[in-house]
Amino acid sequence: MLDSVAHGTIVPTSEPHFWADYFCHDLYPAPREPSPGVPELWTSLLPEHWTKDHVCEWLQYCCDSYKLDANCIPFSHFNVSGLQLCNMTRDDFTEAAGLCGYYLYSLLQEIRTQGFPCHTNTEDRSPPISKQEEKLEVKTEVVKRNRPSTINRPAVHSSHLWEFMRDLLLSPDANDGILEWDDKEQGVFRVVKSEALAQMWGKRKKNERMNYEKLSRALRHYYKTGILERVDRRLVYKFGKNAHGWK
DNA sequence: GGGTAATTTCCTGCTT
DNA sequence: TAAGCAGGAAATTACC
Repeated sequence: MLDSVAHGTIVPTSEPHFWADYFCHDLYPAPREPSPGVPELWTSLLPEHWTKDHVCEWLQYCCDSYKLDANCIPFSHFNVSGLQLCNMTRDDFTEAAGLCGYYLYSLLQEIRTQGFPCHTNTEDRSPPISKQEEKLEVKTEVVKRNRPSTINRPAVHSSHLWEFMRDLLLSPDANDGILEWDDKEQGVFRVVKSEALAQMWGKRKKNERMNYEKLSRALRHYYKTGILERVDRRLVYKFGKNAHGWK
């Protein structure tokens, strides 16, 4: 579906320093010269220059800040570079993620044309859609257009471990066989590639020292909060009553 | 600056 | 013997 845009070309019309002029310093830190070996933040780059990881982080940011339901966004469909993302049409977005895709397209265009939004603390940060489009909007449970709780900061780092694993389970393409459902109805899943999972989590948290031993300790903390339940099998976990969005 | 939540790190002991 | 699990304790980090 997205192949049609995967090989397109677009020449960015703005230089990075021009883009940086749009930065809202209340919401985002001022762009810095990247240190050697330190990956640049997606917020400091033109969308056309984003890597696949940047696109993933942007999606996460949109989910957190605009209360989009991550379950409605098939992340595997957005496993593209920023350049490919920018070449996607609104229809591509809508086809990939329904109403969420529709909003994501609007958000991306807002960033491309206006830079990152500079909101005051009291403003509603709803996805940028026109009044006419708004009239066409059907009420849905999918998009909860509340003012985000993380209004003063990017929420790129707010995702939790269990949500990260849940999203992996729900995106088989991105999963790469790392996690598998044992009993999807019951929320029981198995860690197939423990160290790969730890590395992926470590990459997300920018922690190269992450390993499965530490990750599993973090998972065991979820037992007491009801996010996970114990399963008396090695490498097998079960979502608890306080975990949501995995069904 | 203090409180809190969510890890992260380290550890010992046990089980498979 | 290695890998994984269980859980205590303290440290770290980010956010409110």
